[in-house]
Amino acid sequence: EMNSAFELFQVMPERNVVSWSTMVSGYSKAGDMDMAKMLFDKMPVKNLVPWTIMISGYAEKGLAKEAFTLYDRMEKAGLEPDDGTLISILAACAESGLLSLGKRIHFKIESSKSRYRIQVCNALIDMYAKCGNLHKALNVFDGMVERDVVSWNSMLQGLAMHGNGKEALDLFARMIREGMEPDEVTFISVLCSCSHAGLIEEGRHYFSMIEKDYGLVLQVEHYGCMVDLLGRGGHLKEAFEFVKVMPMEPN
RNA sequence: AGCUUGAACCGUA
Repeated sequence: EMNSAFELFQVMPERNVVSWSTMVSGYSKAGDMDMAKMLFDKMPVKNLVPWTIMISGYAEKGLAKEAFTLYDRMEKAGLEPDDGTLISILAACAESGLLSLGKRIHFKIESSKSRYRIQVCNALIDMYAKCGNLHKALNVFDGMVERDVVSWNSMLQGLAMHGNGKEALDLFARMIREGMEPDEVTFISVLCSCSHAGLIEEGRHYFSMIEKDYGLVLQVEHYGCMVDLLGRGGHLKEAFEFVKVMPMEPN
């Protein structure tokens, strides 16, 4: 509803950096980067937030040149990106596969305090994995001194996504060995890995562990993975059984 | 006001 937003923005008695940023963000979300840029250029005071919104917006839409140009300008203006800015840009690069900008952000992180932040490293892992560079993703993962469940999930998903089901399952085993508690998202990657690797019995085994051993809530996604695993493996009857017995509405 | 991980299928030849 950017037309209504714009009308209100124009008539409001005073505007601050938050109201300007809200407009920039709205246009970016609506896919109108030209309007976003126009307001961005016009705003009298800028902090990290509008810079983040613009750069991420360009990156997410695959507008590499515009994203790079603005990022350079931000650095030249002496602004130091915080964790939020780095993560936001990395997530945008991951979404569009903009590896070149992702690498540039990685370079920046290497020489900043943010390199020790788990969330920043997680965003790096996800970016590299989604851009198809599993080696770099593993590099970042292995270099972390501390990891959370998202670190493991991102790495697992990256491996599974690129067909390395066996490696993903090895990583899952290591995750458990190291005492990390898996969550619902973890098992989506685990079941997906079994599916890719054709490991039907293993898949059944992992599925049964979700509730029993980890006390997690089985979700429609887990059932979906099982249907996929069984169906792909030729066990169509059983796949259909899963659809029939799942305790929620099949989607 | 910006903030990391979530399955499959189909569609682009």
